[in-house]
Amino acid sequence: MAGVNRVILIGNLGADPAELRYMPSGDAVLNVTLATTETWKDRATGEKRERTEWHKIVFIGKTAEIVKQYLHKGSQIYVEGKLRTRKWQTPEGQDRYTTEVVVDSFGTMQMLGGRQEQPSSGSSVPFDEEAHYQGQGRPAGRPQTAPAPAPSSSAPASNYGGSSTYDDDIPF
Amino acid sequence: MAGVNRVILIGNLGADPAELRYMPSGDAVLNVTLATTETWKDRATGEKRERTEWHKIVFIGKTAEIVKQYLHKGSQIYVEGKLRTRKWQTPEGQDRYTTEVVVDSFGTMQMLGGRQEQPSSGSSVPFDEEAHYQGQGRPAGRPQTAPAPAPSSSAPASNYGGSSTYDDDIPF
Amino acid sequence: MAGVNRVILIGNLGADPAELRYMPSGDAVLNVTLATTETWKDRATGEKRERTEWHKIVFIGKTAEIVKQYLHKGSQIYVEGKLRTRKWQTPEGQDRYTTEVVVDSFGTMQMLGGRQEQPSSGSSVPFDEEAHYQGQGRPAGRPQTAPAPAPSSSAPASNYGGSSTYDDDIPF
Amino acid sequence: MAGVNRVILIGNLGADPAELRYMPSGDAVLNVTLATTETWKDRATGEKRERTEWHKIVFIGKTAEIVKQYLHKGSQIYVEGKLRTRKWQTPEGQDRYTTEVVVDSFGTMQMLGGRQEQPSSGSSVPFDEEAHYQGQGRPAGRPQTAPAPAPSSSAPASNYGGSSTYDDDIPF
DNA sequence: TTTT
DNA sequence: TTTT
Repeated sequence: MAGVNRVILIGNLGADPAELRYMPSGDAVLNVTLATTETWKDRATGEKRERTEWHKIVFIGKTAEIVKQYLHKGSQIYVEGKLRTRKWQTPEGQDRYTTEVVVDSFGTMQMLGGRQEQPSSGSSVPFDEEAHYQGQGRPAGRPQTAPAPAPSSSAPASNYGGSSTYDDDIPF
Repeated sequence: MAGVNRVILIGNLGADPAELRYMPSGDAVLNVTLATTETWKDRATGEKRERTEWHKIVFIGKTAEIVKQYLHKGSQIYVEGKLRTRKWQTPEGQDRYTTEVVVDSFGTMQMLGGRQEQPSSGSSVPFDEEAHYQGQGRPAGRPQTAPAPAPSSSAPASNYGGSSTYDDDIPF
Repeated sequence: MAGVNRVILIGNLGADPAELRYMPSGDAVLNVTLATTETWKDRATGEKRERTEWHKIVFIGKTAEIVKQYLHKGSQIYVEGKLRTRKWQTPEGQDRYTTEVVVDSFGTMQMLGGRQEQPSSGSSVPFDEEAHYQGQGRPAGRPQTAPAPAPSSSAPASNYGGSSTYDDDIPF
Repeated sequence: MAGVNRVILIGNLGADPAELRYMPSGDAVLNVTLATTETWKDRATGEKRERTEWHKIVFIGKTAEIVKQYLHKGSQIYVEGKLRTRKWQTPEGQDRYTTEVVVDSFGTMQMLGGRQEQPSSGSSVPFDEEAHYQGQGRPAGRPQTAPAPAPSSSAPASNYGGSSTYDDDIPF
């Protein structure tokens, strides 16, 4: 019965985030690709070598909005999520499977790199954080690594209902 | 500004859980010791060796109640939490520091071992999980490794919103 | 340049391990499927719900041999590995991608559940763990969760050197 | 018997690394303090709050040398290690306990932040990474996120000898 | 003080 | 003592 499904990645966005999509529940969804590079030295030749792995990341909820707003191609992030393999079909009706790392309210996203990221100019994120959060926030009295104007997100993107004052100020 | 503080342990309880204590906020608090054992073979002698590390775990909120109710000396668990070092004083006024692994609503506890654990007989946990959960739970439509009758707990809905008297009240 | 790619799972084997395969380097390779189940209570209906995720795990090296020898359908394990997406082609020449969790010498496998597992009867693993270990082990004086007679494996000393024909030889 | 003891931190060095020390085995040892900061917004007051946790980190082996050479006060790093509580005595003979995060060859250290770190000027680390690595590195044929010119280190500092053909062909 |  |  016990089950643990956890992924931890540090890498860089392969491209600017695409447009936000929304689930029927109202939660935002955003897909990005993340590159994690490992490097080592070839023992035989002494050469430095590296291998890059590309991951499909799916941000759900508040975090999706933060990613859209603050991150761009090349941004370095820390991500905690879980594995999920989706089955889908080609237009020809063939089954296909895609494995993604889902970062929802049980996951975490942290921006790395120090330098202050700027919100994407011309951001098309017509998102009323205020209202959205109200309905879904974590319960009152819950600490949360909430960064507010700071572009970082820890266990956000979810509802855990709360005091109205909480959500008013914290955009995720 | 980014910060990650995460501890993952699998080990066995060193003793039956003590009594639950409560914070002013109403959140339950429970301390246990957890042993993690690593084994290896001494390369020189070929002998099998092992080393046991003892960890002070502090469960806060719903998880504390589950631990109290279902776990006992020897129970094997998986735990996700964060490090916290508390300063306290001896009766003589000397400073002391104790490092603990805090498992609150952002952490996780999973019972391992398969065999169905029995609730502690004579349990003094007058706790209506259902009602409690309903009132503070994560938002609808969100999966959660909810404990309820099941002796497992993942990011349960608990508060530990904090009064400034936290440390004063809880002499771990 | 920094990169972290880490997966942590606790789940149960979906079937007995298949046969060991070997890379040109001599390293064993073993594929298994692992189910991680998450349970939660539907907030709206109050019903208990669960979702099982199936993961493709690839054990490489010493750990592969231990898994083959000690684990079977239903065995509960803890696994630490990394994500890797492989590209392969159908007989028709179409590209396909499969994401796996690779557990090599940088990963870890721990058996859970307490009850003593028995080596698979009729095990065809003619493997001298002792000798193997001696020759390739980590440096003296270094602890290591050595497997040997003990059915546990943490970053064991294994190779998985390979040839360019890796994918060809190993039809996961 | 299973045991997992793992700590994952992202934070900043509180000070420049002190001098390297060496164990009888020849392994370098280096202690640093690392700050991890979590921020959240106070639900009652709406104020942004933060709490910083200070961790005692002990780097052992190759990683210790890399930290000494490349990191300084304020450097942001990712660290994977394990918890260890040491008992020691005051001059008066009183027992004291200190909990540290040990980052040895089973752990990992990654520099974050992007900006190219400069080796400490006037570095007193007369360390020939190349030669040193050869002598103590992981065994041939094993990939390793080798640091060398690159200021990153993943599970290095250990041997685990292997096939010489490994690195040539398989980049993972 | 656990567990194997 | 870091960082934002």
